[in-house]
Amino acid sequence: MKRNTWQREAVREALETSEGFVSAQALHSGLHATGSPIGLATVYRALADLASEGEADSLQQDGESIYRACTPNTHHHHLICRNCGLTVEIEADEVETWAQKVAAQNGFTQANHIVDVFGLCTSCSPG
Amino acid sequence: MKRNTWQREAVREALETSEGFVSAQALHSGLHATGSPIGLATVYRALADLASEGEADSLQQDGESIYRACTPNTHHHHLICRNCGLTVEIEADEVETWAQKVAAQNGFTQANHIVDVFGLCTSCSPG
DNA sequence: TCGGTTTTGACAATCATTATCATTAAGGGC
DNA sequence: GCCCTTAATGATAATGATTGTCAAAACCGA
Repeated sequence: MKRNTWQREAVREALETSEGFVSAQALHSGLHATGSPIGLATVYRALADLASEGEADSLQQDGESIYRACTPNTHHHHLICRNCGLTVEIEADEVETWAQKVAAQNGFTQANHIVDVFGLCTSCSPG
Repeated sequence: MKRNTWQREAVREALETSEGFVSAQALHSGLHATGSPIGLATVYRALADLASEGEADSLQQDGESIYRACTPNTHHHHLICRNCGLTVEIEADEVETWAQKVAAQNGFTQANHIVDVFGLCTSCSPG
């Protein structure tokens, strides 16, 4: 049975009050800064749980996983600058339905997808 | 000045002949399997160079960076079975135009994209 | 309150990636 | 072709995020 602990709540709350994406390490230091004695491994576990329960989105950047609180209908993708790493969140309803359609047409089930667009942002574009 | 080495060529070629995304580690083992004595660090460097020159796309999954050759005339996407690895190439004109549109709307230039759909193929689907 | 079970947390282990640095070799100039 | 300068290589150590371990602590139904 799943139990409720103050640690899990602390992580959930810290995630919800964070702006944008946060790494597990950052969340852990943040919690420590407020005096919470929560352990690092626990933060990792709590974030993984939240993500698998659909309460958080995760993506990986620069070799670390970053998380964000997720209200069930905020699935989106990213537009990433190849040069400076600037990341813009993009809506992709068109692509969502397309992905499901293509999967279904080929008899695939339980489809998810990777959709990321790379380019050069305004500042990094030549000319 | 930038020099051409057989190592760089080996990595480029290995990447181009790979289906879908490959990790640096996988590419390195693959090269070793064919008898190439190329070093791991060199594979990492070559991949990073290719990516920064726009000859390869990279994304991060499960804590590792994976790469794919990115040349305009072999552009296509994949529908990949998570269980058995079956790969189906898919047309994605809709997505091509969508990606260009989104990039342009955000001031990004030289856009390319990564679009791959993962799921369970007919044989591997439950029920 | 009690007891079985889950969760925690300190620390060790793992694994991809990057840094180090002596050695090798590319490529321009002769 | 032969030097020479210097970038590239590769063996290995270092780094840093994440996961595994396991005894101790906490949760919660009875």
